[in-house]
Amino acid sequence: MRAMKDQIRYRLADGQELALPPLEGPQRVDYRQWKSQQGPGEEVGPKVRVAGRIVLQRPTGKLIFLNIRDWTGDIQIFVGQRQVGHHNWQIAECLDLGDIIGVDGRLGRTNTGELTVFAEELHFLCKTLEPPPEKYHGLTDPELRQRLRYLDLLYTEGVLETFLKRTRIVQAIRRVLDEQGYIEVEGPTLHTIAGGAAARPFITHHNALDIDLYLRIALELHLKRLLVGGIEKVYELGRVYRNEGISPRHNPEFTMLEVYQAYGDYHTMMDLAEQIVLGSLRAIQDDYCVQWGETVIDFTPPFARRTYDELFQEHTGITPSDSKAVADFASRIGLHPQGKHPDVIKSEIFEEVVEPKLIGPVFVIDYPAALCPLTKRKRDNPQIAERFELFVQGMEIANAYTELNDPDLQEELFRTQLEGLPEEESMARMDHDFLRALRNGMPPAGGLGIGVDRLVMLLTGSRSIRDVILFPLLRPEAGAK
RNA sequence: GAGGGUGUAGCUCAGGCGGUAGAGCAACGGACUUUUAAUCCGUAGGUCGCGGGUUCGAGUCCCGCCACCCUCACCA
Repeated sequence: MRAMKDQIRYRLADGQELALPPLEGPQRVDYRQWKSQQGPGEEVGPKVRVAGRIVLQRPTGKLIFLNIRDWTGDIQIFVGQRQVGHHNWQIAECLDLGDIIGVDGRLGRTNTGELTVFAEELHFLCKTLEPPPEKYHGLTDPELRQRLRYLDLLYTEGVLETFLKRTRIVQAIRRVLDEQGYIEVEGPTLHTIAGGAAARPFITHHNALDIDLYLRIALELHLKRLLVGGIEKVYELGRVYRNEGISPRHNPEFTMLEVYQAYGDYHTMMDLAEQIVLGSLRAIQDDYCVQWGETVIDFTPPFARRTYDELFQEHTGITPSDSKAVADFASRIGLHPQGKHPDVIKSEIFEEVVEPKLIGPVFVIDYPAALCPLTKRKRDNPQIAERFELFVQGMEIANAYTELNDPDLQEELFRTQLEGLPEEESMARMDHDFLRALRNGMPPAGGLGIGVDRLVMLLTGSRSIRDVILFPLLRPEAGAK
């Protein structure tokens, strides 16, 4: 019915209301339960009302089979010319792939046993004017999948599922923390000094105050101010921004969790990190194993806890305290140890040789102190920092310290950190405001940071961070308005 | 920023030694009252990423540029 189809387009263009008032359907029907109770050939099911987007269409003369999709899945619609009458049949003949319709009918089974809504009334709810992706292959071009994420969600298998899982994981993280009495806060995202990490910030400008501001690169320094202020168990789960390269593991904006607990230490945080990971996993599946490419990650607790030096020795065969042997090893694998602090050489080897082998999950604990400026040293060994990182598949998922709360030492460490920076990066200025807070006394505390996007990647088996960020940063399209 | 790969119809993809553009799906017209990526007959659809060059002739060869993907670097 060409004429009616054109009319629909015309009316849409005219901005007129086509959709029906909100559908107040009959009682909801649990398809799965009903399905399990019926056998093939069953024709008379409950009356149902469904709505969704047409993803497949099989017209066979005076009969049209449609598959419509909503976010719970697909269901087949049977439309018979004789069964639905003239008006509905006219609507049915105007339908295109991608249109959104509502259907009143009875749930039943076709001769082949397919669960089907046998239409009695069709409601035209929305026209789609763009052609949908190929019905079998869907969208595969990675650029289109990101630029047209709405189509990716609709037509690429598993995409919607992954993002729904992401939401459940984030909910689970909050649940674990809330149940243990941690308080969620919202710190500023515009900072006068981009502190708490070493990364290039995005710069913006406030007109009324006429000052440059930086989008935050970490949550840390404001949460610590709250520790000073007596908020003893505190966290923030939010977006941070780093003006760095883009890769399968890096997006310029990403989601961080940082947790601080007064009178806690890195052991407290290790237990908490394990609970957060397990709580997240439980929110999306029942067992502890996650498929990751060709391999399977086993999250069965408790996670291994190994010291940095232990792992170093195990994977290099070198005694970590033998700095000459360490330097020799570094040269042998193509690193350049000349003039570097022994701990730095060790860390370069560790990143190169050990980290890729940390299939995990494994807590790496007790890092060399020189690598950890914001970390308290072990009481009985000032060479060792009370820090752990949680590794899975060679990826760093969590990072935690027993936090440094000595303002003088902190200032000194800031100073040495700033010395090494080239001029253009010395926008990282001494944070006197933060030091003043520390001088007012910050209780000893454990602190934990988790890269939420990477945790979601691991738990959902996603190989790229873009697969867990709805709208990753892309260069604007040429010629786009 | 460096190296490698990709870019052809709305989508998914073919295009051998350089010889004037192909399929499937989608669209449009027709047949079909139990289909399952429905099937069958027909029609229409292209700045071969963009710009130069070589050549009688370029989707194909050369140079430059653009976008995306991968690896590396930056990202404590």
